[in-house]
Amino acid sequence: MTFTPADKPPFAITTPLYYVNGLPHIGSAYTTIAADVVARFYRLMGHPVLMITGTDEHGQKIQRTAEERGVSPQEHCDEFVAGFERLWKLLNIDCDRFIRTTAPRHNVIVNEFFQRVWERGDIYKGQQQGWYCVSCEEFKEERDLLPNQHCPIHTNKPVEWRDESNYFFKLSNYQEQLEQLYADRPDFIQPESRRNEVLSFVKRGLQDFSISRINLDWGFAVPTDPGHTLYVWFDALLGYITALQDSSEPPSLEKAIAHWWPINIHLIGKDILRFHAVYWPAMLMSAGLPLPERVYGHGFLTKDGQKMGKSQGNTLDPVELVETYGPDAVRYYFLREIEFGKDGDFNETRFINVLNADLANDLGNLLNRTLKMAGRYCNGKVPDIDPEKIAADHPLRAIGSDLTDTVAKAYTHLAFSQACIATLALVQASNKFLDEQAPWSLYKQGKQAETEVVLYAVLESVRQAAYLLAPIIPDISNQIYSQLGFAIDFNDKALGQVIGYADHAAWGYLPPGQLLGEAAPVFQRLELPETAASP
RNA sequence: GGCUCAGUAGCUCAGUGGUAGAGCAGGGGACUCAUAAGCCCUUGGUCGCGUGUUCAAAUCACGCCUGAGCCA
Repeated sequence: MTFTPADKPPFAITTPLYYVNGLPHIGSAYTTIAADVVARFYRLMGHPVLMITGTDEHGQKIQRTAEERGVSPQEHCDEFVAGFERLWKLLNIDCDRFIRTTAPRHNVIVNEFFQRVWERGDIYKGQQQGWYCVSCEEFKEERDLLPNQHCPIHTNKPVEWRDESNYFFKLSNYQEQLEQLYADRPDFIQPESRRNEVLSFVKRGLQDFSISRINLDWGFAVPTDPGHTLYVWFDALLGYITALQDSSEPPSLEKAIAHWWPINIHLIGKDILRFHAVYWPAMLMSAGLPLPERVYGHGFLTKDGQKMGKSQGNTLDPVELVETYGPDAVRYYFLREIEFGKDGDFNETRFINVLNADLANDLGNLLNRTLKMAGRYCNGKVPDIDPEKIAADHPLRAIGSDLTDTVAKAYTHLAFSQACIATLALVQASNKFLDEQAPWSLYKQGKQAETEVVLYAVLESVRQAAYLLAPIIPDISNQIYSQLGFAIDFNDKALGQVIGYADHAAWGYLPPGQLLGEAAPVFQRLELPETAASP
């Protein structure tokens, strides 16, 4: 069975629009890698895919940081945005849209959206009094503060007293509709632990929230009252809509939502869950727009079991990591080793052990040993046998046949580690199978036919594994494919439209008689550094 | 302060009433096609602590300790 693109609905996924107060940290890299992997998998399945990432550039915090650095806010943003773009490139992340909230076209969309909410009667002017933490861009309750008027999260900066007139969004109007939404669509917020958090938060009763600030230049003006500036979150969330429209067209809310809306998955860190799972759907309800399909809040990363943070001097620089180990190693470790949704740890010894075991010893070496034998025993060609003649209960074919659906289910549930484990099980079974069959002995005994059946089964298993892992380790998969004699590029976004998933993912796709490439290690074993922290 | 989740082998985790499991790491062995990889075997745990329920508890109840989180 072959899928045609027409069978496949469009699929849109977003990362958060990262706040450009500094250079990207490992947490942003983690989210973006995951989004890229999901996007790549849906492309393999033949869906038209739009992956969105970008930067959130307004707000007082950026204005002040820029002032401290002696540059204009725009110059500051331009500089740091380049750092994000560079990291995505290093990590082999190829987004379809990179939206910056300072883009003039974004202002047009924000104004249109504001107008809709305004006309609905969900915006009113009120007075906001209280302690404000600029770093959080949030008002704080006095009892939450540390002694000396410091925010408990940002202990190095005092909060500021504000008494100002703000515009408020009538979140309280949407209490019932939101509760109905969570009840009707239990999958709207994932994983379940995050959903429960939102439910208990909403259950206590929702309060209107302020969507504007005064005495702030760096942001969009409130359309109905230019003396006020829109609150950074109100503007940032709308970036997801602006990003949907190709920048060659004049911006329009109507046109922006015409093709890719609603978003299928908003991938976020758990820290911004409330904005995405409560405020955002309420804003969309108010504007009369359909709601996104899923909001997924993944866990946080620690380093050697410790919380990461500049103040603790315990950070993991994503640029340094990827420059040391390469994109596939970094992508694989985080997705294989951490159950997506839960918190996870980075430890260099563990990192090296996992990569060596899975990518070098199991997968890489399997290809290498089999390819060398095929070179010697089969004239450097895929054995010319009919895969259909291999029994359905052949140990490798049996595993491979189940894998197509198992792995697809894992990817669509964002269970990346399960996708890896299931695929590696085929690789491990193949290594065992080789030892049991010992094709090197079969060949010496002159059993050419048996030798060829064994080698075909193993080569095909490696191919299937490389294909199924391609969203995570595209460069390694490319190398494996090239050594198997294919001219296929997993970085080609159109691949899934040319060769359907059902055909390509199935065990038995490897063309008999295909000329094999040169054998070379696809992943070099990593050495444990002397200084690496022990696990 | 209220609530939630977690605490099982050196590491990452599975196991939700019937004599403790996997992968990785460590140790040993046989093989040789291979990236000193793979395969086979193996060391290793009073299952956070305590009390209770039960013929029987990692598993249930209560209390406590530690860590993470949400809320006030």
